[in-house]
Amino acid sequence: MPELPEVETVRRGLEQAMLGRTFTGVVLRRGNLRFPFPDGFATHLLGRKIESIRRRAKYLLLDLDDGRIILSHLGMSGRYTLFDAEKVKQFETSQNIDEHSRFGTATGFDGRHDHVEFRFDDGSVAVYTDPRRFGIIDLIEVGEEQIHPLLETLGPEPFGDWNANQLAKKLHKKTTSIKVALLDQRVVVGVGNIYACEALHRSGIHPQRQSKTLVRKDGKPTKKLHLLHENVVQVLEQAVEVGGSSLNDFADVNGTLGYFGHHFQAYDREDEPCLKEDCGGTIERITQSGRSTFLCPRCQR
DNA sequence: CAAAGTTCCTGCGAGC
DNA sequence: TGCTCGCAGGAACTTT
Repeated sequence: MPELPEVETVRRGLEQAMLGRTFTGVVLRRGNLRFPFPDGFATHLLGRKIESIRRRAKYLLLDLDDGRIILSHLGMSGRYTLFDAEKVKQFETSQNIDEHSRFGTATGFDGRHDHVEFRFDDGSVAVYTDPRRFGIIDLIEVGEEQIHPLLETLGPEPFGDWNANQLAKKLHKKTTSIKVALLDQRVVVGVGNIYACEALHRSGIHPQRQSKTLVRKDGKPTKKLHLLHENVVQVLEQAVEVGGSSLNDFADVNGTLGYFGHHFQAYDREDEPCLKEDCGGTIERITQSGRSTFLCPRCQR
């Protein structure tokens, strides 16, 4: 579910519902996700107000009124579901009370994987659900955002002042394939397996091509690298516009499906025709660093 | 069998 | 020769 466009979609949903809200309760249904929850997590949050909600790479940052920050990552299967006060009431009076979350029927996994409940002063609730538990919910102490180990190694955001020259600088010595380089969050953040495949297909670049062959001897980007930079930005922007991809039913915090899946040109299209004008090739699936890559061997060189 | 992500470990080659 | 460093590739985490 979560590459930059999906995380940004979630950020916008959380912002609408949580901004200015104060925590009145936090329920942890287990001791950890990928990492243990920090000591005193629930206690720290009680009475705190959410002042802003930001995104950095694929991380969500919720700024609290005491300077601390909730840091959250969705991993592979994490999702937030929001319930307004009226919906919460319906669930609390329903027969659906067992050892799991009361919200199970609405979060799609019968409540077994609803690991955290955040309750707010207006009666609304946000539930974090994550079957594979590769996600993260952590608390950053005041002033420690810049030195947080998960954040400090991150490369540039694709939106903003990122350009082909910066990309060339990161790639000019790299012998690894361009597909694997795009997934490296030190090169550029936010790109995952789906959008890496899509950006390379749009650019006509073979995913196994050595990264440094896209940089000229004088360190400047080749034409193809300029194209790749543009297409990475463009594919991410377009996916944000339509609310992310709906692979495996990716839904935003209100349960609305993303639409970008309708726009895939390569990803998950093995043995289907290449959709590039006049290409006539067939999409192929290969494995790189243990992950599936989809490409058209005819128009990607 | 494969899955949208990230970190950590091991092995190898370059360079001192 | 032997050591260190950085990079590249793969395993691991877990459930559906």
